[in-house]
Amino acid sequence: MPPKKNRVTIAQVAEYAQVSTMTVSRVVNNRGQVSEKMRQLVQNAMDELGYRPNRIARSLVSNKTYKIGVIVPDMSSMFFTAILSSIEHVLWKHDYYMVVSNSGKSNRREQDIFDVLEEDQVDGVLSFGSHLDSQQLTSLLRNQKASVVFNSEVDPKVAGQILLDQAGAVQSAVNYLVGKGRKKLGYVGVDGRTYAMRERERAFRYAIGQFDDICGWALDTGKVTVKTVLSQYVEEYPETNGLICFNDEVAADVLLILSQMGKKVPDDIAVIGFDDVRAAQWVTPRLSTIRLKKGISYLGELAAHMLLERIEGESDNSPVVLDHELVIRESTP
Amino acid sequence: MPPKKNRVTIAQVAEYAQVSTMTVSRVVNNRGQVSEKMRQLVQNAMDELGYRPNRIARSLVSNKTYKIGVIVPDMSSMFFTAILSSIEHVLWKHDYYMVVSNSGKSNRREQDIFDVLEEDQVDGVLSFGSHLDSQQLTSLLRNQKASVVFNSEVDPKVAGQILLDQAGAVQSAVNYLVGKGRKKLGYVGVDGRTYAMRERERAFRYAIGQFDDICGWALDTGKVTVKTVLSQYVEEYPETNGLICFNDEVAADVLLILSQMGKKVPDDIAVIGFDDVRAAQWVTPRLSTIRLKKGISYLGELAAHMLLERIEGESDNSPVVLDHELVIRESTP
DNA sequence: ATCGTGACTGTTAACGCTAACAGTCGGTGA
DNA sequence: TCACCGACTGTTAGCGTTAACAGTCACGAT
Repeated sequence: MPPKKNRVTIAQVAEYAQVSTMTVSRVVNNRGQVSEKMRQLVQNAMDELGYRPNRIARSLVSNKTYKIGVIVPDMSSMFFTAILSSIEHVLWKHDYYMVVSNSGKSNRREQDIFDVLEEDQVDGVLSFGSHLDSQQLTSLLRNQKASVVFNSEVDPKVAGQILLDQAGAVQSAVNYLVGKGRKKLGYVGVDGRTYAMRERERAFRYAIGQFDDICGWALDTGKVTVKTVLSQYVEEYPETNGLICFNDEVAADVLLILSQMGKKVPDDIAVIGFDDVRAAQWVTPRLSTIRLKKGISYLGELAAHMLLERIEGESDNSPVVLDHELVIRESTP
Repeated sequence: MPPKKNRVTIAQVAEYAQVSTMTVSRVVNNRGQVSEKMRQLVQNAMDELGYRPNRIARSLVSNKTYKIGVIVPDMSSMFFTAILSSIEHVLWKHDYYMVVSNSGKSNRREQDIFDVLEEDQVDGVLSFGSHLDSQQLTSLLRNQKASVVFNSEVDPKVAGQILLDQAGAVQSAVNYLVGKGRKKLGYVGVDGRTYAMRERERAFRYAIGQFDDICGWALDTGKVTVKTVLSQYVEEYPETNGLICFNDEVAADVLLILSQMGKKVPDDIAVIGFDDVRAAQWVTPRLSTIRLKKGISYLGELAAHMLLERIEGESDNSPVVLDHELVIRESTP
């Protein structure tokens, strides 16, 4: 077989086998009436020539790409990679595949991604942790054939919606710490403005406002490193004895920094994370954290299934709210 | 604007603006001669109708998809996600995008992925840690327009190649431990058969063979959990005082298990990981590890750039070997 | 013998876009 | 005055595939 550059087309197979292109197409797709003899003949020709169907051409005709766009704020975060893995798993089983894009911290970038996905004629979009406001997001999603969003406000008629009760989750973490007598709390956020980021911080401020003997501060790392800001705050509020972190990865960094500052966890300061990624158990002390009751993978699978259903046309408009639970480990005795 | 389902085509824009489709095409692509007046007219029509080019159709004509297939064994591994992020970053800047697939542990699956990528007419493939043997991989890559592989043996005429000197890396880890007087070593592998997995284990066996007062064992977790196998081995070889792990994530699990078994790291057993992912610094004690001298992101960027060059037609056939270095932290005093 | 039927195979047009070529038209130089 | 040129716009065909329809043919029923 020569090292051919150009790919084999149906027309070439048809010519080689002395049949019509349509017959070849029928064999390829195993659809319509084809005699066994013909099937063999064509099959041989295809094997001989090494034919592979061209999905681009197929998509042009069928207006289906079997391609899903997935947008995450940061695909090196363990939370999202766990989700991506489970999505990929579900999609593969249904003969779909996914295109992953990082929206990073920029909402300009996120809008561009939506445009590109639209141009690519993806059959659907899965958006996790959008930076865009409800209105922008809704209008971008309206241009997509189908979509499901996680942790974003959006018109429920336009997209499937999966939510986590951020306020409740944060509240339960605060309650737990307060119940253990820790009343000088801090919140460590990250740079970025997704719904989850905004909500968790807001919820924290609200939660501590519920008690009158509690003080707290919330910190957003902005452009500088967690390290700089955190040490500054901890020095400014030396009485701080409990921290809630935006997620486990931030919490892991926080533990590292606290240990470098000579603060003992949990004796001096208790730390709670979010998500229960694998790393929550790698750190010392093992991290208390807020997790999805059914696990992270379940979220990915749910999102994928919801999207596939919407692509098939069955759209149930009601948002799904996922239950959370607080997992207590050594970082909060 | 009505909630139109069907997308706007060039033909519709042309009709609306009372010009030929070709003129619209020229405006869209900003190519060829178009008078300023015409451009305005068409631009307005496009804005009015909300036109977005259809990349599928465009690809069919141009035989370019601006799409890259990326295959990794496990996209929830921190090593690969760091790579994926940096690849995505480079590709985005060049107006390409990527399709990520998990080959998992199966080489059947990996072959299927290659087939699908071919059908999708991707402009190139990036393969990380293939399970396939040199011959299979070479022949699959031959069908792709362009490709770059990391840590695989492959005919260098067919694909760009990036390698890490596995043997040298493992050797330096063993040497270090031996130099510290640790002579009862073990290797903790994982289930799976990529080139890196095979080579690291082989290199370990070879390295301990270099010394005659060293004993060692190598363990492959196979279908069961690291926990089961590891504890078994550690009990069988209680004198073991140094472990080299396939990667940092395995090492993190190992640390957890050892601590549950009451073994002290590093006093009883030293542990060395691989890759220097962020988590290497999250664990306690912080993990000594073998890292790419230029960092993980550099690998991703390099791979992406090499592939883009090959797509442009410039193919430099020589493999690139990346330097490594041993980072010593508290897990190996 | 004739017709109908069902099983198979072929033909045509279209998906949305662009390369390549074919006009058209106002101006320019001989 | 007229061929010619360059700037612009239009026409045609084709990328690889499939939907929809149009044959063809053998065979059994009439």
